[in-house]
Amino acid sequence: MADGGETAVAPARTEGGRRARRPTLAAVAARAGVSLKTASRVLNDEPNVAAATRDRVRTAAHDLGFRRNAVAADLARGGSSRLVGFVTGDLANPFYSAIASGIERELRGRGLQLITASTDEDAAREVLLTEELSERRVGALVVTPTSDDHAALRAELDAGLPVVLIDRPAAGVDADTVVIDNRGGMRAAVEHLLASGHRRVGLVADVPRLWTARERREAFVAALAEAGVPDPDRYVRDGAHDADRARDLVTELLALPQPPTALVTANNKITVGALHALRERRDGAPGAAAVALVGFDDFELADLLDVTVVGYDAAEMGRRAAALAVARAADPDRPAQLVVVPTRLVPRGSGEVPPPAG
Amino acid sequence: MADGGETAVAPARTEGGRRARRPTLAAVAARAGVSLKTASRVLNDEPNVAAATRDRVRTAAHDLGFRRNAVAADLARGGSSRLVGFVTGDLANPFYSAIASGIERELRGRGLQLITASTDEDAAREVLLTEELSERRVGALVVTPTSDDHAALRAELDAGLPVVLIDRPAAGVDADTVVIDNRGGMRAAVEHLLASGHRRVGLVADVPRLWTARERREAFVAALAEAGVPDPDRYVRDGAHDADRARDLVTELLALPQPPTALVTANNKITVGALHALRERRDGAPGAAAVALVGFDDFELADLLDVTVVGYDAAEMGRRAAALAVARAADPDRPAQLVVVPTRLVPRGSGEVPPPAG
DNA sequence: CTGTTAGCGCCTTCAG
DNA sequence: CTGAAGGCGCTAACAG
Repeated sequence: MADGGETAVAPARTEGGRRARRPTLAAVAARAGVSLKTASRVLNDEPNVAAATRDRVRTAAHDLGFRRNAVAADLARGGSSRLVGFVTGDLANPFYSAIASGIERELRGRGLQLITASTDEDAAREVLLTEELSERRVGALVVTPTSDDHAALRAELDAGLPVVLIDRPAAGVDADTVVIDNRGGMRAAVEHLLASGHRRVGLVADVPRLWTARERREAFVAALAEAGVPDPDRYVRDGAHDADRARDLVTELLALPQPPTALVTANNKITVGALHALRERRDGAPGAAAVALVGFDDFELADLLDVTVVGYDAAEMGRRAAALAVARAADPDRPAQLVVVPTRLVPRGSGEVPPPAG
Repeated sequence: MADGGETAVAPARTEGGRRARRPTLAAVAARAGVSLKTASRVLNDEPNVAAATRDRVRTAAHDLGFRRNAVAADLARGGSSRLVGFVTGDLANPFYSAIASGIERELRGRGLQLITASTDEDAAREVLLTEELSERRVGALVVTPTSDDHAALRAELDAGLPVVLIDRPAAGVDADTVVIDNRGGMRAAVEHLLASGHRRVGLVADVPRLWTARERREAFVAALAEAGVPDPDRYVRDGAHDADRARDLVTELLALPQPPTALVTANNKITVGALHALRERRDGAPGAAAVALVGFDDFELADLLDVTVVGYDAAEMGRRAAALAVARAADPDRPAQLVVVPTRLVPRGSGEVPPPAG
């Protein structure tokens, strides 16, 4: 495990319980009585080796418990390691882990491995992790950019590292990008509520620092404005970066003298917070009128909770991103592509609640 | 990204848009007019370098856009890469991604990075991925073993690679292990239902190939038997490896002439399946008696759905596993440890439903 | 079919 | 405080 910076952990005991040194290719070659290169050829399934020699090398490798050192091989080959890095907000968020799962699936069979790192949506960590992965010579980098300063990403791109942006584009960075149809999805959500007769529609959104939050917010306001709703951002609330904050904002909105009759929640965490708020409200005031709700992002059990959502395929985003990364590695000169993953409205009940009469 | 086995993707174009070659330490040293070693010292923050020299090297590195090659550094240092591998069932399952998140958090600050690989609970893939990570010279391996054949793991342990088993021990493998208190948790679930007066209690469990499934099943039967319930495995159903199968099994159980009045679902996926089955049943026969339910594994929104569960801290499991891995790397001779993460019963309503009179 | 000669990029002795 | 030589384990040319 080597030493950890200041922690200084010994890589292997020098005396006593010394970690067994792994046999090298040279050892295998010696045991088989062949040259290094021949052993290498056999172990890499290259042609032009006599069957008998092949067997001898294989046996020697097996007897020694040989395991090739991919680090050394990558270095010798001069290119990058067969790793693809994924720098993301928080692996514990199902949205991100679904993407990771999609990337990993696409990488398989290409002999590539995924290496993930969580930023906790911290811009400084994002830069740090980007650099660390770059130092590890990953073959490509998939990033959900958090910060607004994309100098680090641009540096990597300039150095020839394929970088794919996912979920959010980066201003001034001309890279392959995979996003979902935020505006279309939000428009569908709003129109769905308007069609049910709602006019006082609220939005609870994430911090405006995030591009997706801004997109969704703008689309929300535009859709209401186009429908002729006056003062369309009257019920818009920003800054819900976690479920608790979202819950509070929803509670605030509903406590207004003239509260909204319908809500759109701009991502999965916010939807969860809103559901808690609605639950508390129902418990506290059983007579209160039901509030319509459409959530952005589908989530497990949304069907059991009858929550209408704007859904899309997160794993598909990952797959597309990985495919873009591989394509760019093969051809660094191709123009940057933008992939827009479609959304679809999934009515399940909560979005079909009509506004109270009057 | 290098070529992908049979896919043969060129690592970098030779002509035309050739990928810019990254500057090496030698280039930095040359530009700064110092030797390689001095440059190395500066970039590794080693002492004994004149301040002026230090600055000159730093400037040169910056100007060149130098980024150290961690692959080469690891090789030269001779030890392992600063990577920790995590071989797991399915990253898209929140249980596994919570563990991954915990591992990653513990690794941070030690200068270690997480590299994850999903087996899809496929034994062959598990061996393959274990070997691949070993070839990459990870400093340690955290594994949720799927297969019953642990020869591959034992080989790694013998080679001196710290291996930590998580969620399930491996028969005949003397390695550090982190598990949850399966038996205690299951006992608590059963006793909770018995205390509410249930006697006909069912269990829907995963495939018996999995150790956790067997543990939970045995504890379930034992708890019922101890309470004097005759024929305690009468309502036990195995093989629910996904939510759909679980739903079918629950539906079957409830269609019995004398159905169980309470159910225990042995993991999060099964609980979801059961909730769907119960939902369908309620929709189909509104008069049907409610069935009590306790689920093993907590899950998001369980509170909104009023589901009583046996919970525990999955991220903590990851943290503990990572800590064990680091400790063993530091001292290969310490005895293998078993960490048992406690469970706790979280009553939320579904487990407190009394049996129908009679 | 097989072996030899050079490195990949960096770090680790050990001398200045 | 600084540098020169050697090697980590493997692969890429070239010869034979």
